[in-house]
Amino acid sequence: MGRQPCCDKVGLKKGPWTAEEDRKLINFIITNGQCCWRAVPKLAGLLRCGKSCRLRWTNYLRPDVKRGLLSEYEEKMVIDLHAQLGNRWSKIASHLPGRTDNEIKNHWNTHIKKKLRKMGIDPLTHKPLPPPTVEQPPPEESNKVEQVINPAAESATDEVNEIVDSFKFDPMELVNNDFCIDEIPVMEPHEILLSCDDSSSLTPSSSSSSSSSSSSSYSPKQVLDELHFSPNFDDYYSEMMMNSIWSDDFSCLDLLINDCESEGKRDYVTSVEHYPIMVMDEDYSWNF
DNA sequence: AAAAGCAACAACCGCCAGGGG
DNA sequence: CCCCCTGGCGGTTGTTGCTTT
Repeated sequence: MGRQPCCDKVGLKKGPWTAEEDRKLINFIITNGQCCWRAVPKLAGLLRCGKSCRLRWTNYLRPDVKRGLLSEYEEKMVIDLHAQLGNRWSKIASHLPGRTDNEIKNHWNTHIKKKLRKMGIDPLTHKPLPPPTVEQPPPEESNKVEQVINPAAESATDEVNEIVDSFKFDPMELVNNDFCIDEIPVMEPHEILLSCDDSSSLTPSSSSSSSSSSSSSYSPKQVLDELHFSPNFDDYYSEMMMNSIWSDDFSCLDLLINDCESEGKRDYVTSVEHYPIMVMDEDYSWNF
């Protein structure tokens, strides 16, 4: 007896998502929030499996998802976290705000793995790779390789160990900068985004999150100021536009912002006050 | 210029854990 | 306690674009 499919797959579309499908999914989640994923495709008018919708949203469409290559610093973090956690990509991703498990997993498989191997480090164990031998031992013997006494191999191992140590991410580096991965809260969208209501107060989500914040309530403007967003918000926004799905299809944004369906010519405003502030309230429903 | 090979990454698949009935 | 449903996770595949021959 086979397992029941997650949904009725008859007539369901597979493969890359189109801009139109993205728009439908975004619109649905913006208006209804994240609810039962199984129901989402039906309600949003998509011929997709709920699972596929969830994946598309969490890995690609979510507004807080960070696009682009991992920075050197993020890469270091991934390597160190992988050494501690193994292939628990979601756990690793939770330490890297804006990065998804899928993205990290892909990056690991395509970039980091190779990099480590090149450096003579086993990406699985984070230990030095055994020196290449002319004859590969049979599989059942391979576990004993490290026990073989070979002076040349030992010195090579020492050398590699040094490389491993130098490459190893040292959390103390962060501590010295008042920053440590253990202190990174797993950010939820409602913790990142701002309330539309200027009168509402935002309290820092945790005492460890910012030592510079002495006041206990903020207006969105203050928060932006503190984050240094406001002076360059246009730049920030356009960068976001360049790095996100919006750059591929401005019509999506247009639909979301202006709800216009007509004009042949698009007139994109660039000033921040023309953009609606996106907010997510406690129950994760988006509002403009 | 075309074909083959390779790299990157989006998306799919199957399994598992947790919660509710 | 068991069963079912759902969401989440990790491994794998498929597609696309770029580079090399």
